[in-house]
Amino acid sequence: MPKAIFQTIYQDLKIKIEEQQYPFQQLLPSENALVEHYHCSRNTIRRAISMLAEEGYVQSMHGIGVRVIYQPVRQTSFTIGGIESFQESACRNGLTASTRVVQFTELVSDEHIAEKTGFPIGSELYYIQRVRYLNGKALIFDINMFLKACVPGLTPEIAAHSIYDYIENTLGMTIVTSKRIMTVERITQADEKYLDLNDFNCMAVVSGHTYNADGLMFEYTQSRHRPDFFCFQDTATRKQGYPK
Amino acid sequence: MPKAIFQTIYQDLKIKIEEQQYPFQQLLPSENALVEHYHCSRNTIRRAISMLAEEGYVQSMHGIGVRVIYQPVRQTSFTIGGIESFQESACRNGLTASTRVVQFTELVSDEHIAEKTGFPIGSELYYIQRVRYLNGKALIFDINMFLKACVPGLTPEIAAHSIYDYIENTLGMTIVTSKRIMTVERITQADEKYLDLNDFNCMAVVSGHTYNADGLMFEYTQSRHRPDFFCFQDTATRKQGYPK
DNA sequence: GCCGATTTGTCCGTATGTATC
DNA sequence: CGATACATACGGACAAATCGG
Repeated sequence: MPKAIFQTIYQDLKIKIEEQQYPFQQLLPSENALVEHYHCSRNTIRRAISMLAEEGYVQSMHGIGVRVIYQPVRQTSFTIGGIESFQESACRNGLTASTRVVQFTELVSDEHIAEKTGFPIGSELYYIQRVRYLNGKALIFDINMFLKACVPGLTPEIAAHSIYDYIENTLGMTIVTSKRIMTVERITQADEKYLDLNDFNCMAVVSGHTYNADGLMFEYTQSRHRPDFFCFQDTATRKQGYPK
Repeated sequence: MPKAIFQTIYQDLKIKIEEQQYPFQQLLPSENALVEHYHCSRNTIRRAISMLAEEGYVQSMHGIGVRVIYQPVRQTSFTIGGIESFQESACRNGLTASTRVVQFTELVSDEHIAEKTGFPIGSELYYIQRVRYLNGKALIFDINMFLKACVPGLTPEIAAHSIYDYIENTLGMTIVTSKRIMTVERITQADEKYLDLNDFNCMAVVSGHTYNADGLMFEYTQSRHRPDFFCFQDTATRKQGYPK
């Protein structure tokens, strides 16, 4: 699949910023200069730049130029960013990962589950519990619920490998939007049973609702991390249009 | 200040979605229909829609339409979203807020501080510690460092009210980008001293670097929350351009 | 303080491609 | 196949902010 022009430019600029060909605090070449360089329209350049701005790589300044504000981050623990699978995260963090499936059942959503997950009452679901190992230590406890109708043929073997890989590459379904909530919760019996804990009495918990390309919420996930191996990154930009 | 057209349309659509004039799972009117309704170009409509998509309000589907995936969230604890001040957050969460300044000093960045905050060694800084009360309970401990050159004339009185208000409305400086990292850390002596704690032995910690309109990092913040009153929201969209 | 050059911000109209039905 | 709807891209116009002379 040939990539779109704005994607190519975006990734090219991104790499140049990460390699510090455009160093921290410097200005990018002007939009018109980039138009000449990439032989495209100004809108296309602006689209690539706005993507970089959203990720906290650059910041546009009216009448001045576009300043690089990217600085490499030292990764000390398991860092979470955009939508990615456990395998992808582990790889990006330079860790060896493995997974053990401790429960794999089917159930039907009742009132209690519907309240918690957002699945309509009566939905048929896969219910999966998995322990995630990083460099040999049991650090993360994952609870997943999938709409059975959306992820047919799921097996414990697939769950042990990568469900996202199965969804995207075997089923051909596209994952688009994920709404997540980060909280800190008390340790549960399951945490104690399955994880290598220390003396923390709480866990970092990421709960998420995932939507596919049809706009259907097909997954609810709760990911429970040991606190000292958890890090969640975010870049926010101040919205325009707050008229005083 | 007159708002831009795309801002007006964005907010109009946003309100209609929140009021469920465009209900969950329904399609928005087609882009061409919206063009007629708002009397503007398709580009402008698309810009407004893409902003809504970033916030997890809608999801575009090629050849089909734009589906509403917004659902109101029940706010159970102190929820953090985009860039906003403590006052703004408290107001949005429907809580009465107050602040006590427990330390207000000046210091010069040394190697240790520079490593932790990213301020260059030798920078003159304001160092502020504040306790945040929500509905009368001491729940959040904030540590701020500001570049003195960027925020001249800061006083404990201002710190007790709203530093962001001072920065934006008195100094006229614009806050643009904020890079944040969420972790869970052990309780410190300061936490025990100043906060109403329960038996948790850890805190939810949000560390952030804030950039102004000149692309200058002028603030480092560490905000320590009691775990049971903390909630961090995020919406992620799967990036295009992962060619297999 | 003014003017002009540069740079980013907003908006439009149009054309073409691709996916769905 | 055609109609509809979103996706990408171009080129142009004007506004607004900045900076140097």
